Amino acid sequence: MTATGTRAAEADRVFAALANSTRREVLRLLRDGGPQPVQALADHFDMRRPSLSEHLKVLREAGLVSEQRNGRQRIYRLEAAPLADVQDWLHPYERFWRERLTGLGALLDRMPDDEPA
Amino acid sequence: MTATGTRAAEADRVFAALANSTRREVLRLLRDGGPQPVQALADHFDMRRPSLSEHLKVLREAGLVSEQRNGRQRIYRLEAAPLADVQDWLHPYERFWRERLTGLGALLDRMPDDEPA
DNA sequence: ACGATACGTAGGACTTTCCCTACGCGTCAA
DNA sequence: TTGACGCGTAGGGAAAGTCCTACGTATCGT
Repeated sequence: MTATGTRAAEADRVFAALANSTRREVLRLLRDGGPQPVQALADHFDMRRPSLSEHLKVLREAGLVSEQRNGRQRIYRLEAAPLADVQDWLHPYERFWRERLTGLGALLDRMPDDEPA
Repeated sequence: MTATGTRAAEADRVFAALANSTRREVLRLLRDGGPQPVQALADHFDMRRPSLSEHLKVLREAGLVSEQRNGRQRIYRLEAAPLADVQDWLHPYERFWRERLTGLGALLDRMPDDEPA
């Protein structure tokens, strides 16, 4: 847990940060290319650099990247901990797509006999 | 893949749908309580029913729930396929939190010697 | 056929997101 | 010290998100 806000608010931030293809692409670049300064990242996008800076801020506040200052550069690094949290969040849903694959769960799912009032 | 839009736009919709605690709670209710009509879901929230209807629309357009009409009710059901897609999206990042746990990857990660220009 | 029930949609108010241009601050090279 | 470089922030405008209160539509019981 970080210092900021409730658990739900933090999940909000992480999912919202991921809900943008530019930001997901930044994560991929950091994953495949290692830690990089802003300019190197910005080269991949058809967007002004200040706009990318704002995307980086969103990623920072979600805990998905960290920055390390190096002279006049800021080296951004992928921080995967929130992604591990996402995976944990997914676990209770796993059986739903596993069942679906076997076909049995899908059938049972179509015939619910334990609905709430 | 659904019929609508590009791959990235679809990921946008799924992550954006998940970036709201009300909608995540709806998914949890459908997961733990099985398919349910709108009113049963709405009882759990401090929110007017039309607002919840809009949340359900967001979930529907992300493919995370489906509806089945039953008389004047609409039974909502969890659809986990987009969540399986999320898990697939996460896979290439897994090594980052596994490495972190061993400590070795973390150290190597702090000493990047293959940075791009 | 009538009213009640279950739900969606329309339209409005407010907030947030996402892009831009302009500018400020620290760092490096000469 | 001066100018260029690397980057963040301020402020603005268009669009989208999130809640609300009406209201419309289909279905059920009587």
